[in-house]
Amino acid sequence: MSRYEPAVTEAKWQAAWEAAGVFTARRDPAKPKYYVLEMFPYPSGRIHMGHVRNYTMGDVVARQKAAAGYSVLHPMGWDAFGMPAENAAMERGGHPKTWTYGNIADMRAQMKPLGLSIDWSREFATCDPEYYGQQQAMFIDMMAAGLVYRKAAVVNWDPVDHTVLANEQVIDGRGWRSNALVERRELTQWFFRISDYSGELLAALDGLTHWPEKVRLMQANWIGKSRGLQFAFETVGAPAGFAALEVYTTRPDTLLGASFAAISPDHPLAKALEAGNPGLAAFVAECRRGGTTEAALETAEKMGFDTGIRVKHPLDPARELPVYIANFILMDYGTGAIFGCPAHDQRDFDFATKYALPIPPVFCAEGGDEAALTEAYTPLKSERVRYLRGFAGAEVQTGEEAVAAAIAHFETRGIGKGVTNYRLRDWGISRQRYWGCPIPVVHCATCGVVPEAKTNLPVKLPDDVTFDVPGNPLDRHPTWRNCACPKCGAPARRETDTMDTFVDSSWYYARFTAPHATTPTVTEDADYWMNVDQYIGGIEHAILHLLYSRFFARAMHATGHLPAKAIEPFNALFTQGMVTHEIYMGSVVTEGPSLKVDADGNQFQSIGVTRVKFYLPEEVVRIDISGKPEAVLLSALTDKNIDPANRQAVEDFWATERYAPLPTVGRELPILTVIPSAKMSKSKKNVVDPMNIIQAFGADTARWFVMSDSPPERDVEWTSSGAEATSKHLARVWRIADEISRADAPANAEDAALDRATARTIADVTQGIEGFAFNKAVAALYAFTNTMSKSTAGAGAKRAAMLAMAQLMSPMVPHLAEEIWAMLGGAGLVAQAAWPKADPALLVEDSVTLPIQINGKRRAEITVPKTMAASEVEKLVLADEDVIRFLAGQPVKKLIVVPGRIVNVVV
RNA sequence: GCGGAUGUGGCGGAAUUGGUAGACGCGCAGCGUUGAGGUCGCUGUGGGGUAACUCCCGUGAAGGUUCGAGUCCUUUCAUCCGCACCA
Repeated sequence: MSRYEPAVTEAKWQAAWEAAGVFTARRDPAKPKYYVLEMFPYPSGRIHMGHVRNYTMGDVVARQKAAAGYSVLHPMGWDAFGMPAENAAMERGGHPKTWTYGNIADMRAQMKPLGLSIDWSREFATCDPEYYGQQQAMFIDMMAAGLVYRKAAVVNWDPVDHTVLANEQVIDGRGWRSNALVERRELTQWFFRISDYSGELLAALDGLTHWPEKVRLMQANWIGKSRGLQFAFETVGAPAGFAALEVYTTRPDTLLGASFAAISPDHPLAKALEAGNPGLAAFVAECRRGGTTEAALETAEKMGFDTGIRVKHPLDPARELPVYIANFILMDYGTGAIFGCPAHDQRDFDFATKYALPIPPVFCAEGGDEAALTEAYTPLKSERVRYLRGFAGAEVQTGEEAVAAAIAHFETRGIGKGVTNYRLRDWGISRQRYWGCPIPVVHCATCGVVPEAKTNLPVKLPDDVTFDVPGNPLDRHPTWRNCACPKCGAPARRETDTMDTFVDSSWYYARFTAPHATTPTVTEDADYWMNVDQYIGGIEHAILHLLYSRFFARAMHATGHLPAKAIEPFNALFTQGMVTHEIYMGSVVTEGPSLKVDADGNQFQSIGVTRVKFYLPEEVVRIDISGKPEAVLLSALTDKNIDPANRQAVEDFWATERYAPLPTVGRELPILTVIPSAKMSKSKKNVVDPMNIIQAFGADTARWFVMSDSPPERDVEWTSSGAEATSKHLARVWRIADEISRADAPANAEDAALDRATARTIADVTQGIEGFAFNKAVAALYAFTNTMSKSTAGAGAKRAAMLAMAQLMSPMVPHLAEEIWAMLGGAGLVAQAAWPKADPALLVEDSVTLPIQINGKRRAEITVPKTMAASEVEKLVLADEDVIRFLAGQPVKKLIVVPGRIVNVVV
């Protein structure tokens, strides 16, 4: 009997698909279209298991939809701009372009053997001038549409390297290379007016019914709509031009609990005061130290500086509040100034405690009384509370009612107004870096800031650059910066900022519909293919990438590059989990056993000192000792001529070495610690290279494994034993098919049962795939394999069942499916066969087994016809022997019959 | 700090969405096949108790709602993701 050989078979079928052009997407007005897209990868150079899982999921969907009669678009490209290419150039020389395109070639070569149903003719990289040139054209259109502007914004400034740092390059407030303390510095930068769309982006979330609820919630919180009061404090002792201090608050009902006002260190008033007050200037400088991230600002120690200025309370002008500069007030939100109500905000409470400010409560629990607070009292806004210092609305009311009443009070008196605010800020796209899309703008002495002429696009990145000096090579390029003003022709200078790489990934889905066009999109293609029917990617993109893409689609529509139906570009979204793996932690001896002296002068025997070292899975031999995971070092076995495949010998080695003394200095300990289930990362060395798996077991094994067990939205643990088991299972399916192809048993009484099981499996697998529960589809196929293996049905029925199984497996393991399909004489390619349909008549069960609970515990069961009336079931239950015995004569209080499900007898 | 999620046997996980907890797989144990090992096939496998049973306990922890809770509510612990210049 022959064997199933993935290496031969997989290459054969990939060639067959290519020859038949099976995956080329075609605009076919006769068919419904289906556009499935996985988030495109950054070309790091190596694919990892997360990629395999992500793309296999998309492939399962794409292949199943193609079989179900859709015209499918399933493209692939590269998110190719970004910092790692520049870092590589800095570290080992060379050019970011060479590095990037080399990586793309490597990764494409690793992806092809997976047998994905991708239309490779549509491939592009965002660093192709043909792509970013079209992006520049859209930027110019967006400028014309008023969606782009410039303003000052803060960046992380490295004062030693004189460069702008990314947030990830700031470690504990210091630059990653220079180790200098980072400063927040203002630069004039380019922005997209995404905040003009805040309300719409929020409201439209309701229509995204096929998006995960959690993603919609995260986006809604990110956009952060709030209703509040804006009013001005009258200042006392402020410099000229600051007679009033505008503040915004979402809790105007707590205004009588205000004990101070505070402004951001970046507030114009703070800047005005800096010049004449060295102490204040030093404090503001202190506030500007450290990174720009919200997490850094929020977790920093809360600090304030009394400006000496006072403001008059708007409801009681006799009362004056001190004005502080406080490091936790954000200039970007509201007006950059607040009033503090320490009784009902923990941050304000801490601040008031620190600076000995009063903490008057505004309200207390509904039935409570005024009492001193030991922490801020912050009930939900929907909760009813009793106002001790209210000024609008009833004494007892909810926070929401009180806020509305307070706003109305201010508006009636004309001293403030209700304002809807959003947390969402405009999208800063300027990057002071080389490896990105140049912003197509020219600075002219007479014309000012002018967009480049479209005929001069693309504004290409110059190739002759070096990365030996920190900073932006474009900025110091001798000739690239000099150009002619597109308006007046006079000598001018190019903008040297490049675009945030999020811009690149905000429209690639649209470009795939016409990837080689000389305009950003082509109307007919966008009309046919948009929207993306199923988008698949990681949850880490839940906010930024997806929100920017939603904005960009709207901007593209506003500038005529997408139809109105595409302003929400992703009809359905699926967020998949990570692939995790055990970590193997070992030790290297750095110091041998010796006599030592402790702090009290006593001698003691040290057993030696070791340093932790992590090992790759392929450096390790993994065993289970009475169910517990253990591992030994492969090199330690080979040193002693122990065969790693001989389990007993490995176990003996483990048992003897386990308590052995430390080896000599510089050697590694042969026994390793196994840490279960951690995110794959290079530093922990727990990365599994998909290429090794494909070489050892074939692509189908890798594909089947990442689809089985874990629900796709959850993390999956990669285990070598699981991969082996998968490989064995696929070989078993092939063996069963092989036997069936040579069987000749006549039709018999078992055929009907197998037909029913086949129908059941078709229904379960189809439902599993369509509902993104690939693990359940796989489980149904496992169960069906057992059924097939045990069935004594005739050869005809078995052959039909196996052909259906090949089709049902084909989205997950397309190569094996083709092989079985061909072996059993299926017509054409399984990749082009119509998806099987279950005969509904075979799915109907005519009887059902009902469990019987007595007081909620299962005590018996009865089997009844499915259509039996509840009253009939009740009679049968009460007559059941087991039920009678359990009831032991007690009266039945209640009898609950859930048709088709369960019966509960309550006594 | 803020926002979002997750937690079920030795392990990955299932549970028709409030209705028999542990499907399916790994691992482990026994039997068979094989010259041995592996492969392959069959059977068993949450914990505890019992001569036996239709017994008791059990879904991170603690409370609650319900005839009935892994599923809903409250509190709490742990882990993961995001926080606007990583992609």
